[in-house]
Amino acid sequence: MEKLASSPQTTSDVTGQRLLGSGEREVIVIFVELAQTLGLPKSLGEIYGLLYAVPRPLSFQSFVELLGLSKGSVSQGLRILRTVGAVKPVVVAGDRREFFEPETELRKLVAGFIRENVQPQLDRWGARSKGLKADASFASSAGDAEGSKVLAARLEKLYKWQKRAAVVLPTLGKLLG
Amino acid sequence: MEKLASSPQTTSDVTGQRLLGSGEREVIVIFVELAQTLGLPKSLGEIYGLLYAVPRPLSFQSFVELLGLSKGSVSQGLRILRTVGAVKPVVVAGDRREFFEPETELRKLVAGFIRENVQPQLDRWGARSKGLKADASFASSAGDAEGSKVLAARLEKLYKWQKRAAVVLPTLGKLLG
DNA sequence: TTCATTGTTCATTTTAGATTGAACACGATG
DNA sequence: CATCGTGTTCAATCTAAAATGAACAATGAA
Repeated sequence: MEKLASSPQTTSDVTGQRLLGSGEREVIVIFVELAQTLGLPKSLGEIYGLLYAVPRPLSFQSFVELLGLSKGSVSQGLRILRTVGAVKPVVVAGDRREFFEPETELRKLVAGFIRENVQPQLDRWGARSKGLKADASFASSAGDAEGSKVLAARLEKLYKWQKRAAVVLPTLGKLLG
Repeated sequence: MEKLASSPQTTSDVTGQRLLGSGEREVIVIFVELAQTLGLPKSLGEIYGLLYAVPRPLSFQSFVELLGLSKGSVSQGLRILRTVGAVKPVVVAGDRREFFEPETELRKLVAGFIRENVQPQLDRWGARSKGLKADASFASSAGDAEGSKVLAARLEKLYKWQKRAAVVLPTLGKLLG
């Protein structure tokens, strides 16, 4: 983006990396690391990080130029960030392009992440562990009374973990925000 | 393992997969999925899952044979599980091999995961965001009073997120267990 | 209509990191 | 001693998922 390119500490570069000042890059690194520990693609962290580091709306094209990512990556990355609610579309008068701002309320960010990434997993977990409780004891413990008891207790525990997680995790955002 | 192989629902197989009954496989699937959403290697989920599904201590060799994993994977997998505290070594009288049992207290499992995987990340995050606060406003917002204010507020928020997370996450285990 | 701009889709390529397997260390056993 | 059983290490390989880039709408302007 021209506006950024005019800032003192930046110079032009084929990769686009040098268009960013060291402060912006540092913020981006934080979110890239965060994304990776959450099991999300690095590019998501770069996109959100850039948006977080720049205190005004950015266009789709900005991400491509400043981060040196392909249009495809930016398109997919923004789609995910939108569905998670980490990024909000903004309209800029007299410009047909889409602009974006970051959601900066931790509560909402966590809630979106849980809804999209954790809840589906919890649901499958619930279905599976429920089925297992019904199944009770299986092959490897057949004819072993003590083993069967231990196994039944473990399956019960597994089911309880899932139920507890389904209650606690969705409220995590409130604790953190 | 011979003991398992003697159970009704199991038959021999080159891959070792058919040595497990459907119940065991189902439990393993749960932990494999869990491992993957936590960003851990699938093999960790297989190893812990097998241990959880079988109500008695298992030897190193059992994992290789029943899961069809290489010795290398099992060795590394068990090492990680031990440092996290998800797996406990057990001595079996008259057998020089190592045996293992699963830790089944969710509180301890979560605590171990946080200590090994989350805390280091939080520490780096803390160092970085602290440095940024000091740096205050950087290039892209130079000469933009409003932008500088917004940016400063965001950096402050970033720092607070980290501090809050460092307090809340380590207690997560207590809420879940 | 034609051309330019913005953004999406998806088959291919690339890459990070998980897995393997062969070499090795260490004890126990004969 | 030699040999077997048990487990670790680490360079090489493999693979799942991320990133690319070219083709394709869709919208608007000339």
